[in-house]
Amino acid sequence: MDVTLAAGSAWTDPTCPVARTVDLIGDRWSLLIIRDAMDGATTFTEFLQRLGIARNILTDRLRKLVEHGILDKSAAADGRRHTYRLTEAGQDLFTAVVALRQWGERHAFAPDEPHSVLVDDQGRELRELHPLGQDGAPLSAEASHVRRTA
Amino acid sequence: MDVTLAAGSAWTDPTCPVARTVDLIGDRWSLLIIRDAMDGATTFTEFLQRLGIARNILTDRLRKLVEHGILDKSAAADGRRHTYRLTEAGQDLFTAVVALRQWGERHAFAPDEPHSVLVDDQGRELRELHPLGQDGAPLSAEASHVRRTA
DNA sequence: TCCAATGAGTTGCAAAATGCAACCTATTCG
DNA sequence: CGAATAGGTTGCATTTTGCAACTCATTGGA
Repeated sequence: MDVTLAAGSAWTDPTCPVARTVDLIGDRWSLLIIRDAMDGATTFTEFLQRLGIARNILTDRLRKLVEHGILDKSAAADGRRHTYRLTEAGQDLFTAVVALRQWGERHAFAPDEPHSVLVDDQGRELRELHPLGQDGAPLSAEASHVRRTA
Repeated sequence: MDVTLAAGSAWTDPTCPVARTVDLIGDRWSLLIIRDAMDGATTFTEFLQRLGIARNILTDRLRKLVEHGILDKSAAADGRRHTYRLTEAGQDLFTAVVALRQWGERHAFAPDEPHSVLVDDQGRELRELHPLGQDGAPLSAEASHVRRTA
């Protein structure tokens, strides 16, 4: 992907991967666009209807996601549509989307409140994601720390 | 946690856990505040200095994170500071932060570009997170789909 | 005791991002 | 040919963000 930002902008924190990711997809819409792309949306109109986003904002976000190598834009076979597809980098955001989804399921819904569920081909729910150390043992935030670069 | 939004606001998508999570922490700063809290920041001034955020924005974000049950605010022992600590729900965001970090490491840095690294107590890097089905087999975005609620 | 420093905000205002509605352009179907 | 579809762009109002200056309470030291 293109590992530079548009002219005039700068990374929030030049060495932190979390900050970079937030710079790229940390706004109200980008991640929801990616979510819908993972769920099969491909055209401008599909995103528009699923998200209820303003047209100009959608135009802007799709352009930036293409620019950052997360989506790929191509002419559709039918000649009058465009097709937006996740690149490899975009598909690789699946893990992050699942992590955010699982947190939401645990903490952002009342116990009796219904929510959509992510399932595999057989309709079975996914396992819960948990960070693991090299030895395979679960690792908490307190048991880890950031090693800054020289 | 408080599973309601402030009066006048509404969920982007009432049944999608991804959308709810993005509603709560999907802005430029909230996730970076949480990242720094996981890395040991506890006071207003610490967050201010680490992030380079405007004071009024930090005030607002800390208030919202407390409101949403992600941070807890208390008076520090020294009497003149406040202490912000991650609640259980806040600590549970560790998985999501790690997922975003690992994506950034893979796709938002040039091969030779240095970045900070998350390590355990022995200085060893974490394993890569990957969504797994109930059977323990890796699951891709294409091999899964969203089941909507009735 | 008083005074400067520290910590945590608040306020006012300018700039940028967002959202809505109307408009435009090309293709295609009947 | 004319209407419908798809994918935008433009103008303008609203909201959010960011910067700098100001406030207020505590507190440690001369």
